[in-house]
Amino acid sequence: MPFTRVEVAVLSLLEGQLCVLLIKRKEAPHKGLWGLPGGVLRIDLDATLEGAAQRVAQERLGAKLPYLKQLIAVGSKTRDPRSPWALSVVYRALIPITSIEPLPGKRIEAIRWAPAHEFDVDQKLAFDHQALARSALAATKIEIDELKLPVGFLPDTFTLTELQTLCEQLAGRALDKSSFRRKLKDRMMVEPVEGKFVGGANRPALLHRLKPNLD
Amino acid sequence: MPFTRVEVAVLSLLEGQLCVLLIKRKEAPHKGLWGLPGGVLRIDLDATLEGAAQRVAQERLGAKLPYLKQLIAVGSKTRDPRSPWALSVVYRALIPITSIEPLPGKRIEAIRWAPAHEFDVDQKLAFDHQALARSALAATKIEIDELKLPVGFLPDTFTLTELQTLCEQLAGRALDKSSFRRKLKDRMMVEPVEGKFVGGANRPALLHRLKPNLD
DNA sequence: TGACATAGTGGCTTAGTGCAACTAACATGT
DNA sequence: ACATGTTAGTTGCACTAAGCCACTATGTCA
Repeated sequence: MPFTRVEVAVLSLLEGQLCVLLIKRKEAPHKGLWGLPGGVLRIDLDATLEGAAQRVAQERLGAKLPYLKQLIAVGSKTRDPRSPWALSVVYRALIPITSIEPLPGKRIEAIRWAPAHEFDVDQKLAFDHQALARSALAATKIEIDELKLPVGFLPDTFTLTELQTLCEQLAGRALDKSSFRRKLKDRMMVEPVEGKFVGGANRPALLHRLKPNLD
Repeated sequence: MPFTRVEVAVLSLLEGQLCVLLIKRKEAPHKGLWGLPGGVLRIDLDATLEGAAQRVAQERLGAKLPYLKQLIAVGSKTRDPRSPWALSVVYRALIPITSIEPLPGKRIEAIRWAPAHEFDVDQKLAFDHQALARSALAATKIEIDELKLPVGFLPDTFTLTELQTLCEQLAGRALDKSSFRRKLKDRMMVEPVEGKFVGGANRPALLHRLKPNLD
């Protein structure tokens, strides 16, 4: 049976920039290199694959990861020098802007938020984690293009401009305000929270929330 | 390490109907039940996950499966009674209309082509194979809606009507002729083979082929 | 030569999108 | 009080893409 792991690409927004969480490896192989957080599947501890991803995130980062989405499984003889056959199931997580900062845990020397644009150029990450991170970013872009709202990133209430700015970060391009709002309205994806406004020295914005269980 | 398998949902067209290949299990567990063909990942034999799917298909069906696409990995403690932890990586294959008929191989009592509509209603398949087959059909529908041509099904040359009929089978609904052809033309996905026609007692159709490496 | 069947095209309508201009509502400075 | 600046939110318009449907084209066969 193969050496089986789960890896997690954790995405968040820092200062308006979409970033991927990288960890600096404390042990061989690839000691000192940056990579995605991950860990071995423990058949004694984990009930499901997603549960394994949750446990690994808890151990490595001290953080619970809502809205996990499985991206792909990769496996081959040569992926990992520790084993003659290495299989990894890769998950993506979106964590809210206001979320607590993950901290380095087991076997991690440091963590770092790598801006998305770093992955446009080649960099040396551990194993095949460069490709995995890229596919996590690409998958997220596609979801935004399909107007799947980034539920994991959203606070309970938000303004439409905040939502649009968030989607623009994830999609990596500017979106049209009127089109964006038309789509939200037509598909009834959000609803205003009556009488709730926020604003500075200008017109206040009406707060909205997600409509329940509608995609 | 978990008990790791690959499963394959093989799709083909029989008499114009989209079908999924099912095998009748010769051994426990679920002996006598129908399920998807699959087998254990062999780290001594398989170089990659996709290679494992190929090997399993060869052993079970005596057929080579081009155009494999990974759908998902599923795993939990309770999926398979043979093991305290079972992980399966699921692939989908499209095999051409003119392809050779798969034959029952190792540990298979019989094979059967189950029409797609059978999966609309609940039926008793082995393990969670009902859900896996459904997700293979759904993924294929989505690809057609996005006008990803079903390369695995296509002969070298074909008429546009043949292509449309094929897509209609996969999508499960009728498509508009002029829209369909406009899209093919606009995106330059196919090209006519000059001077090649086929036809019966009516206007002959111009044969086309896929344009190379364009999606 | 005309009926018939299938291939292939074009015209109309409607829906969705991007672009840009417009109005609305707030704070602030004079 | 009122002009100004800034952001919120709306509206109109042109363009594109899609579905619907009718039309023309080209073969066989009686």
